[in-house]
Amino acid sequence: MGRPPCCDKVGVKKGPWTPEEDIILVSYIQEHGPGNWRSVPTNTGLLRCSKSCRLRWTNYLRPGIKRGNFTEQEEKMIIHLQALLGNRWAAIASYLPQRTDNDIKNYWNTHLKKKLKKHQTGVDGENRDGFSSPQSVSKGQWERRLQTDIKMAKQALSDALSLDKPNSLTDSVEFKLSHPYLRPSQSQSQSSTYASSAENISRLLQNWMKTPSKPATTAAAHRENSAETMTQNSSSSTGGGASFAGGFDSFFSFNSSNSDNVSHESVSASNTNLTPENSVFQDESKPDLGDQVPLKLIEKWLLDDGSAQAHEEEDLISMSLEDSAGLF
DNA sequence: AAAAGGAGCAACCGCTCTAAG
DNA sequence: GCTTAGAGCGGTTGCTCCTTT
Repeated sequence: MGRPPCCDKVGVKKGPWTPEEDIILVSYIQEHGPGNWRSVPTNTGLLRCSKSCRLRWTNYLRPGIKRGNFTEQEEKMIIHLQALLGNRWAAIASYLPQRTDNDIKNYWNTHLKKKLKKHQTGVDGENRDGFSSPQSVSKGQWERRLQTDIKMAKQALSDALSLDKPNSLTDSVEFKLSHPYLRPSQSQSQSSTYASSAENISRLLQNWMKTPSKPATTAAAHRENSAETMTQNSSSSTGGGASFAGGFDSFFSFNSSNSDNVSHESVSASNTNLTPENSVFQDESKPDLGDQVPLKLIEKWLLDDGSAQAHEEEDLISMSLEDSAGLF
């Protein structure tokens, strides 16, 4: 009964992944698609735990991941969402399709927390860098706003869960369009995106082999390069044009025909073109949206903000918080 | 120039929930 | 219905690089 035992802990390698391991993993996934992680170490010969493989793929090797250089708008978005959702990084990450929860979490802990703290202890009133945060209001006010947001979230949840509602949350066109994961899939671009990542890792290894000294540091450096190159290639190879790096343009302009860029995780119902490459993405798991409580409200809120961002950059957070406070 | 401390980040740990057998 | 692996998630650790002294 039950499933066979998981990967035995004996002889499992830990620590940073080498480019070779990355290549092996990517090659395997390219052939078999993600999922069935338990079989990955066995079939690939990787001395890694299945969980480690999954994590490596999810956080770093998966195509379409953007690394480093968070834009100011991304920062705002994260702060915004963090204020509302708390440390639910996966939920936050679902609104930043090219960012992983781990990345966002790290960025929050290393940059944004400090930034907020700095602002908190800094000048009162509005911030010049468009970085509105709790410090812009008194602590009491901020807490009240937070409470309000929580109330909103709860209200949205009960609304969403209401069976009497004619159309469920996830059925709403608005939701599907606005949520990156639910946009229509673009199989071809996905395929090419994936291929590009494999190619880049391959290139990566070639470079690495040219300079075999200092394996550890080189590997780390290559990881960086890999990620960057992969990102570049994936954005270019998808032909999406609207790069995420350009702000939230692509994110918010979901009606654009260019919305194919990062939708490799889309929950497409289409089962056509189920080549291994395509299945890589169609099978790929994605954050569970079901438990993202205030989705509809947040979607609207964020989208409103998104358009607001397009017009004016500053004081977004406090604005929306003001607005939301006004609802109650 | 070297040591110390801090920052940044990749990876791991441990927990929970879900689904397979 | 029970057991256990898979998967997801948030918190934490530890390594590497950079900056400061």
